[in-house]
Amino acid sequence: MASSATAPKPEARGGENRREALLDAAAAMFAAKGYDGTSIRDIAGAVGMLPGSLYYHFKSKEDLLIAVYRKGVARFEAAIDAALGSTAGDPWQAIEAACAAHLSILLDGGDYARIVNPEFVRSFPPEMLPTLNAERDRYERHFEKLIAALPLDPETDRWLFKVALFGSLNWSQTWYRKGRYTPQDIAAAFIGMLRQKGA
Amino acid sequence: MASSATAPKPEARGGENRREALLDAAAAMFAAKGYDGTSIRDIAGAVGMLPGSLYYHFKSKEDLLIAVYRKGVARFEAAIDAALGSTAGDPWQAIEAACAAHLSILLDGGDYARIVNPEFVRSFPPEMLPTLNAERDRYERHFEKLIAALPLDPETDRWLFKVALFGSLNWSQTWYRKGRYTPQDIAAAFIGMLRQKGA
DNA sequence: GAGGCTACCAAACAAGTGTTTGCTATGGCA
DNA sequence: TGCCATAGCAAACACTTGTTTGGTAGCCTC
Repeated sequence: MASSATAPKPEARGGENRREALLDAAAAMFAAKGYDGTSIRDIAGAVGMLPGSLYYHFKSKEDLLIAVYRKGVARFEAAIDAALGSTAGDPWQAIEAACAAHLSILLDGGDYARIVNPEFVRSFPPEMLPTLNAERDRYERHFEKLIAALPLDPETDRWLFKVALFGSLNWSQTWYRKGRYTPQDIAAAFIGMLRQKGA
Repeated sequence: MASSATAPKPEARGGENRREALLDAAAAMFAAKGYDGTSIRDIAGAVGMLPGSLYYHFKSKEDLLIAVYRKGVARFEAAIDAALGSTAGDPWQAIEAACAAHLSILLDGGDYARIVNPEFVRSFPPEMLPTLNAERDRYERHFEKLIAALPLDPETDRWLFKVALFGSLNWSQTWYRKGRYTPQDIAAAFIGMLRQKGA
């Protein structure tokens, strides 16, 4: 998916930068005013372009949204990959590091991160939900593996553990304001609450 | 639909019922397709009315949304009031009961409940957010009182405890499907995970 | 039985929407 | 030099949106 399927790219002037600029503008405006609340004219205007010109880079508004969404998911995956590369053996430390990485993108990761929130996704055209959700499910599997490694009580439902943790994490978008807590603080506090004695 | 254009309507009159019907239709369509995704024509049509006629009952689309939202919050408050009226002294039991009540509305409470979700609210016209959030803050205060009564470790941040719990609860809207777990199951599991030994 | 109120219809309005089309300035390459 | 893809402009198209306006059928009261 990384390189567009069309041509061997001679890469003339303006180049890939304009496309990226459109993506950034779209992410910012989607995050601020929602998908429906943002018009093609808004996005194109933000980069000094006319509405019709945007259709040279993206074949539809939905296409643009998918591109933004993919870039959002990719940020989460990059962050968690980096965090897990440097953790030692302790599974509680590993999941706390993953949570901190997740939160750092979610809370300080800019506009792309907001787009990935499933409740935000609900406002998108319904026919694109399967595409977007598949993307996100793949990401969540990282956490499932980390949770599988935790030494929990046998009667603890690990799937409910996952959704509880994810809920706490993702909900932070609702209340987080810069300054009081860092993503690390929050991750440590949440994992501390869920951590069972004797483990 | 139905008998449309110029036919005389013998008993279409419904007094307050018509307003309620509009509220129900709006709640259903807002929940299904979002605020922007739902048009006045959709809502009016769903109760066999013409778009202009809706303006007899509500002075604007935003006015209609606020009415739906108020009704949604009221459902949560009624449920939690009922649940707390019948709990004994134990603070862990009390908060579990409140969570179960919250979840029962959130998950089985129909269309009104979806509207109250803050991430859903983000798609609304920004100038109405203060009005709506004030309504919701009042509701959350019930939970703050319940958490204040819990015998937690002294170093546990009770505010973070609240947002962690709320996150877990409200996130369930994302994954819940009827059948596997009941709201009571989920509440018991979540509180069980957060409950600290020795209390 | 005249007036007024309720609840709605019928039709339009102005503005905004995503998208399409035809055209053009630019620069790399043979 | 001529060719051709790139990147974008300019203007329209077809449609949907929330909302307003003027009218009116049925009921209630005086």
